Amino acid sequence: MTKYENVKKKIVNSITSGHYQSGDKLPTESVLMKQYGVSRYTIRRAMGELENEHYIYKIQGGGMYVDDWQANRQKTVNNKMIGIVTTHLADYIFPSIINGIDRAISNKGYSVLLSNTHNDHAQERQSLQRMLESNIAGLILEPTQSALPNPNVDLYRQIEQSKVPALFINAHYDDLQIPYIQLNDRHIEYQLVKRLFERGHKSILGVFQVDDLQGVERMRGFMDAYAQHPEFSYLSDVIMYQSVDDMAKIFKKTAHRLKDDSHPTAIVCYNDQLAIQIMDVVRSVGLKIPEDVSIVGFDDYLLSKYVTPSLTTAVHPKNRMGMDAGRMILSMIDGQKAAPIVYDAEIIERDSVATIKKNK
Amino acid sequence: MTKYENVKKKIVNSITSGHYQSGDKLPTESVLMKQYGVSRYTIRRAMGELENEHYIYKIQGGGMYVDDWQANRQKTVNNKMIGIVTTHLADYIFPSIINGIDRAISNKGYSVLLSNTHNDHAQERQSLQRMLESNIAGLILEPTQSALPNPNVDLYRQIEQSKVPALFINAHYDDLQIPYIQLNDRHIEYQLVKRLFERGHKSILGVFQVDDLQGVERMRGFMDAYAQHPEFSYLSDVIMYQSVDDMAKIFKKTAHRLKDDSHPTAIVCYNDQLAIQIMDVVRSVGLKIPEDVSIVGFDDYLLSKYVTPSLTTAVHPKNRMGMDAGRMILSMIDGQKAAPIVYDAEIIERDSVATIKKNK
DNA sequence: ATGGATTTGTACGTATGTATC
DNA sequence: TGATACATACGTACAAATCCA
Repeated sequence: MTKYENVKKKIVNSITSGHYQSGDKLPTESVLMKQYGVSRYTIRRAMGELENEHYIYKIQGGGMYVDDWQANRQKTVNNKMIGIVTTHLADYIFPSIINGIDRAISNKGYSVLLSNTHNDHAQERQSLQRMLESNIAGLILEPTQSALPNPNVDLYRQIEQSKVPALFINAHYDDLQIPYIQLNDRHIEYQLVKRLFERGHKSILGVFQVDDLQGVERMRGFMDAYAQHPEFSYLSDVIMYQSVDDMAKIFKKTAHRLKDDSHPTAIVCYNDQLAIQIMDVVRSVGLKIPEDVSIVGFDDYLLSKYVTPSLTTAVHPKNRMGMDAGRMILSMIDGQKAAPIVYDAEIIERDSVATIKKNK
Repeated sequence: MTKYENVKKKIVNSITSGHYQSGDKLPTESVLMKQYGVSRYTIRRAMGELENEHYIYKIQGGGMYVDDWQANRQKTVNNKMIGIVTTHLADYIFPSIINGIDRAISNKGYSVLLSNTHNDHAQERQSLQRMLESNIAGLILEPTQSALPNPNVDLYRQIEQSKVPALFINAHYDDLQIPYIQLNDRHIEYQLVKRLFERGHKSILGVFQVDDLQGVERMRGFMDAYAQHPEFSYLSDVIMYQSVDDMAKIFKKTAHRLKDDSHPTAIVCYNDQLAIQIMDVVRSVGLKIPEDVSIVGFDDYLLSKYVTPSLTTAVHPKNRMGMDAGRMILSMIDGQKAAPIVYDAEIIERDSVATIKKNK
């Protein structure tokens, strides 16, 4: 420990302990020289560094004063930013989530730094690197193609070990010690499909995006429901796709299934966005919704209430998830531990599901 | 200019000019002393500051070397961020605009730093201050309550004079030398109302939000159309409101107008968001759309196609505006001048407008 | 308002410590 | 191991800004 470091430490202590209050005039250099028994060089070096670190400020001829260090401490360059990395930025359910985050953090003086991955690992890598370079106070992440092996685990590990608090939304990686907020996708989808069984459906087609964990979990829920009806299991049918696939082919495949005489009486879709498109596919092969085919979505997208027929779906608590994420990240910035949150959300029955008559 | 500043400047020059390349070993302190004819103190002071600024790095006993300054220069903290300050963040047309901006800038390595004002001047002040403190490369601004005197002009002036490029979207202040991208609200609204006249409407109610310039301009366009039909001018009627007003009162006022026997045959609304609410008001007094009352909106909101009856409106080129704004701010960062862009957008006729029969 | 005292800023010379080559 | 090169430290001198009688 050098002399100037020693002096510096003692003076920082006097400031942080409150012995010198913000705005107080500090002793002059010559007084400090005597006080610490060192030369002017040593005092000047110590005080110079304290000035750089915004603990004090100096006025030539005037003296040295304690700076507003409590505010300036974190303000090297304003870092009251929460980074958000999502697969999409301004489509579908994401505006509501981001809005929720903003509502939770903006009144505490934080802003949001947004970056989206377009569900692509290369872009996710760029986004994460950019976030790590930016002087952010916290990080809210939605994993990209979360069901596939992630080539960016090295960055996630880096985040995990860094002092920047982070949390996942919508999905999470089990092997990372990062808290998460997400839906109980599996159980919610199970409930959706169970209701279809209760309304007499036996042959149900599932269409799921399987490169993210939500999709995989929802498909599991679909399977779970069938597992309770082993007598119909041979009627279950699933179409799986990935976000990079050409959707036209998926719709073609779906249409082909519907043209069969013994076509499914219901289609369970990965999410509402897909469901709305599938509705067009159903109509394109001359079938009526819900008379011939019932449709179920997931997420309760804004439009789902307005399409005809209005879409039966499960609520994604978008705004609430955003607010919870914002609050959680703030508490983590304050040094608290965060426990995961899992929503068991509500189902909204609308007009896209019909009851199958027994005598049919 | 002090000696150490002088020495510092000359050495920075040798580095930026390429005389010393990144990684090169610099002369020793004693050589520099002779070279510049100054004491060791002066050399050490100069080189110490250059080290802090990441131009060079030192190794005790080893020597001084040129740092990777080209990368580190801009990376004091990563500043590849575009600040966006809008009245709303994730509602209505804003996701599309932000999406457009993101599409334009993300492939150049930029991220978006978002902050919204909730259409409140105090929050606008906070947002602008936060942006000025954050190390951003450019700023995209939507004025808050742009038709009212703005208490934050001081900050806008500061932005105008700073080296950070800025531009306005949706509206602009004439007395600031800041480029803008917006709609020709007045002329577009004029065309909307003109079409109502062409379809036989004579008594048209306008409902406009008048604390932002878009609303004021749209109202002017409404007036312009009536000015061409002086014979009906006594039938024109306008309800004005501000964003802080209690909308329930505005709807009550609107309902009151509709209850009159000689009620207007059409309502022209500030935007689609309002129009969709007004549609409920119309129905609540027992009138049918469009048979009894036609409705016209503005902005072509996502939902406008799906409400029943679907809403006649004018296109707000949201995504295009975002992309243009992104491209413009990037070209300004490159040092180019930017010329304002004004869109003369298209009108979409849907089912919320009826033709008035002549014999009526 | 003015000049002298005080206080910080710049600058030089010297001596010694410590890491590198 | 010795020479080299940066780091720490002290003393001194004068300049420039501020303060106060």
